[in-house]
Amino acid sequence: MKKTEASHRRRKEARPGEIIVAAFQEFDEKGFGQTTLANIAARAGISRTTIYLYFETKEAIFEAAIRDRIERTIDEAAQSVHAPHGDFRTIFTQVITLIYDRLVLSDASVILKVLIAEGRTIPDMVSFYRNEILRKGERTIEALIQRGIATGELNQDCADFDVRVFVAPAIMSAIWRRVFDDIDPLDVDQFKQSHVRLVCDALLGRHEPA
Amino acid sequence: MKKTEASHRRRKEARPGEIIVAAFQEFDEKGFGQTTLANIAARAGISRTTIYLYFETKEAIFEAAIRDRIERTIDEAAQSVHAPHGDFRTIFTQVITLIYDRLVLSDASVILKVLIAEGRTIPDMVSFYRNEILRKGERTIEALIQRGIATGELNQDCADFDVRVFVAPAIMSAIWRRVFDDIDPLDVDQFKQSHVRLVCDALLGRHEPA
DNA sequence: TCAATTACTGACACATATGTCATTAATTAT
DNA sequence: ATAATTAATGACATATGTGTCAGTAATTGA
Repeated sequence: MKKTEASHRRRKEARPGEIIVAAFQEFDEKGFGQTTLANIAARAGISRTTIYLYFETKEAIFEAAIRDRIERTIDEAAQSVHAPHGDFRTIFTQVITLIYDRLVLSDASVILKVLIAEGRTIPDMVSFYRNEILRKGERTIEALIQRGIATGELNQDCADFDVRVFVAPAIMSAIWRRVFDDIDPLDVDQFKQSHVRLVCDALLGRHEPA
Repeated sequence: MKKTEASHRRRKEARPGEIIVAAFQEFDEKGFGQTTLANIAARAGISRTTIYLYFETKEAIFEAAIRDRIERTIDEAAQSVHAPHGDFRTIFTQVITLIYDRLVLSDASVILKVLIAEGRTIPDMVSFYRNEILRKGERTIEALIQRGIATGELNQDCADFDVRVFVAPAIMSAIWRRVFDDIDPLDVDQFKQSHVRLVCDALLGRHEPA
């Protein structure tokens, strides 16, 4: 009467994805160094050695997990970006909201966490993340500033800022949630409002021109 | 003619400090999980088993290293804080400069890095850091804002901000330097200027009142 | 100078993780 | 049905790290 054990099924196509998901969760909880293939296998519900059928090494899994997540984030972000219209504050709020949704509030921040932790040992991944994710975010903000200057909403000297200060609170809150949230939860929505207000007040002036 | 091997000397008092320094460097390079007692011992120029004479476990070393560094940072910071006088921008610049000197430009940011990486496994250290370091920074900024409101330099609604946004760029740059500096060095001084200007412009208004 | 003390070390036993390989068993084709 | 294939596994060999302990050697005191 007993059916075949589900755990012994052969599912060649599904395995890599399952392994990546399991690995991602393990990396989140334990970090790269502390994660073992046995942990990943147990979580994925397969034997440890099965992993070797799909990945060469632990590093390869890590790389695949990161690439997978990064690509997903980029795709999702690409879908969300509309042709921007509206004043600076409106568009900036949209962009920042996107960042909070895709980074701070999602588990994509695990990537950031792991890169911070193990960056020295995986410089290629660090470069990849810096170029594919962070750089794109910076470019978006830069373009937004330029647009604001062009329309006259922003003063010329707004271009003098290092654009990273405009995103820094989002980065910090992403990390905060991963590190301190258990002992001191962050109200993300309220923090985001402070963030937007800080930047807009600084760039537009406190008493907005008519 | 040959003197006694320096590596075999008995120096009970100096050892713990040497071990802590060596461990700190290893944690920086490899993270907590990847650091082995053998690595620490080699760097400290002693035998691995000697470590057991002074520390119970690797965690104990880490804790000692963190406490040591945190206490040093607090002491140094306490010395540097003078009775504040001057306008908001002046004092704020002083405080931010202190943070950059003690966190961003020093190797104290290694602590932050390790906490981000291994926080889940050492919640006590996370609480300690959050309460002893971060909280104190927040209090300082809060007091500064209140003072500004009292003197009339700042508008009442400046108190509505989550104070962490005022420090976020410093936190981000501390991490940046640990992760991305090899491929994309950060000009800390320039970034700090952007930071100060962002906050002051937002709080004081762009066109400063006389 | 020689014994007592103890910081320090190397060798050992144990534990855990990695990677390989022959075997088992689910699937597919004939 | 039954053979061929190949996904999946358990057992094995290797490597690395931890912690203990008896012995060594530097220091101290009589």
